[in-house]
Amino acid sequence: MTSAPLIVWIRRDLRLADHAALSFAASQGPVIPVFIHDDVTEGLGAAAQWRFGEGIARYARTLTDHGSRLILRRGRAVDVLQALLAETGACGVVWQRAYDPASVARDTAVKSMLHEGGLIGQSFAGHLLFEPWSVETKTGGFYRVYTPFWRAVAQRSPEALLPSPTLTAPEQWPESDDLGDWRMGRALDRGALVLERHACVGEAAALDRLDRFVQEAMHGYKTERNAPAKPATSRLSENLTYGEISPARAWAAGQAGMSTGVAGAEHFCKELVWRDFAYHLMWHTPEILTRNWRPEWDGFSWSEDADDPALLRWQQGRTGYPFVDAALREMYVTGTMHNRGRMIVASFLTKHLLLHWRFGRDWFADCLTDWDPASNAMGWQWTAGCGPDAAPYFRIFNPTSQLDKFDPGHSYPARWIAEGTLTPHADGLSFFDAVPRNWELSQNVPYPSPQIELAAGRARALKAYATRPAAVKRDETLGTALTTD
DNA sequence: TTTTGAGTTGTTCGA
DNA sequence: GTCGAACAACTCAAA
Repeated sequence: MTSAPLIVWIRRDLRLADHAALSFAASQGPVIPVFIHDDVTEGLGAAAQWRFGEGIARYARTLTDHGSRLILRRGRAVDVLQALLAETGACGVVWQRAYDPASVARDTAVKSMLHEGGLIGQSFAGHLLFEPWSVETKTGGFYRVYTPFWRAVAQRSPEALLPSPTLTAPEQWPESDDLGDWRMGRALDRGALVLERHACVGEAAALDRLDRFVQEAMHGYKTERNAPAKPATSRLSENLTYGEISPARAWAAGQAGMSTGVAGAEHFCKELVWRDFAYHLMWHTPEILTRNWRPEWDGFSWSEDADDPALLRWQQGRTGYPFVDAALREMYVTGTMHNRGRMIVASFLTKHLLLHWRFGRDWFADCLTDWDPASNAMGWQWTAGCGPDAAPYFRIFNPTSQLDKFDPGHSYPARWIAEGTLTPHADGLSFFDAVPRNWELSQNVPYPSPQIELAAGRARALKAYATRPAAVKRDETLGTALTTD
């Protein structure tokens, strides 16, 4: 007689290796892996939701290849799990932790339900290198500045990597939804046909990607990662987002590089720690997702007019500045954007155009396949100036000089901007296949002249930032605003 | 409690 | 072309 099965609730952890919850469950007896399409996944942006669906499909095939299955259900997680427990006689549910406020609230309710029923309800670490609450300053607080955070974790080691477990099937499988019925790509329209050419889906592909990076690019990572036209970055954010590879696995590769003297290895580890830092901030200050992390910015005059034509032009990659437009089109076509592009388009939106960072945050959330709540919010607030480790207000990226500095051959815009050339790149042309028809864009619509003159935009931003309203402190207990002295 | 040193990612101007 | 200074003042972390 076999023991009762254990449900492994799969979320952003579409892997077999280094999966603590799966390994634990496999050690106990039969395993029922379950994915639930709930309001958290329903709320994802178009590209992210599509990419999640691709990842789920691949993961389901992988589980099948390993003698298991992925059971798909839709609805409120607590309801779905209760139903599954009743159907299967499972002895409980285990999962890998999430850290965003909506997921935390959901998971807390699930855990209560399980414990009240005398069932196993246990969460495991694995989405981050280090748990957000485990990194503390000397006085017991959380870190607000990256470098001290880095120093605090640089000498630590994540838990040892776990091998892929051997999964035992239950005596009987519960019913599963059909993934196609969920239509997770429905909001993408034509975009999915373009995006799928650039996606790198699944655990095996993620491990290949890491290996290739270690072999070919890690040594030059420190400087080359700034060049948007070079294949110098790991591109692992897409896979880390869906847990197709664990950050600990990437960290181990970086540490191995450091121990063998690979230049660039330490910077790779530092970038992984930036991801952890974003989660650290989101855990301790979840309001970073929705409002100015520094409340004294609440009075700043970013435009919140969603109908501002300047916003649409920015979204369409038609600002007239090749670096800005190339980056925005790269995102529309591939679902990712080079890190330097992210900084430049964000600086352009919040400073040259003086549009609210929330517009940028939301556009990235809709277009990125590697979208991550913590990194996205931190990045936008950092650029806008209202976030942690904020840039000095006078740091305004010049998209023209940045292009000359980091892409002297201008091959990045040459790849992504097809207008006005007799030899357009296929990727640049594919942008017109991906965009909504009502944008009425094609290679034959002339490339626009600059949306705003750079010097004038810079001067306007400097003035607005220098004369921003007097600092105002939020006071949560009194519900009033107190002017600081 | 006070002090000290430091803080991802830039640009422009003038010598 | 190259280089240093100026662009502010403040917050954070640790001693």
